[in-house]
Amino acid sequence: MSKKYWLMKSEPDAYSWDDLVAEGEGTWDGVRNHTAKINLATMKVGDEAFFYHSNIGKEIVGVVRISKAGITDPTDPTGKWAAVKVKPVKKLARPVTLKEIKADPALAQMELIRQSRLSVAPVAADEWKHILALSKMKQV
DNA sequence: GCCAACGTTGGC
DNA sequence: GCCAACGTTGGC
Repeated sequence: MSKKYWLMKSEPDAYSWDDLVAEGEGTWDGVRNHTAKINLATMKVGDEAFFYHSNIGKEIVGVVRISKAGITDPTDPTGKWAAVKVKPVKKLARPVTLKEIKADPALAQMELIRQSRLSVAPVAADEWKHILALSKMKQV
């Protein structure tokens, strides 16, 4: 199966890109939403995801790689919720903001836009490439 | 099983 | 700080 792309949200107050880099590897846990859980459970080792800062910044700051998939959320006593482990791959040359994504017709169908409250969302391959390209361009 | 009330998340 | 969107809960 080919590699899939995702977008994972975190409030930088709680867990930021810099926190993940400092740790080297982080467990993506605490998700208590069924749609997000299904997405987490679908992830495979080697899949890549954008790290998005919600609330503060509202921008994609970096790329992470799934280093361990299909684990049970260690913070969940019932064992029903899913989690994955991620490792930082690279920080974007510059963050791509929500504002830019919304302003770009090629990204208007992103799950991030369509369902803004979903904390773990799929990203289409062409959307992924488009955002990486944006991050290499000067902000307009 | 339906639906209104309520709580939470996240953008503005 | 406010409000919209959406998920969950609880009464019937």
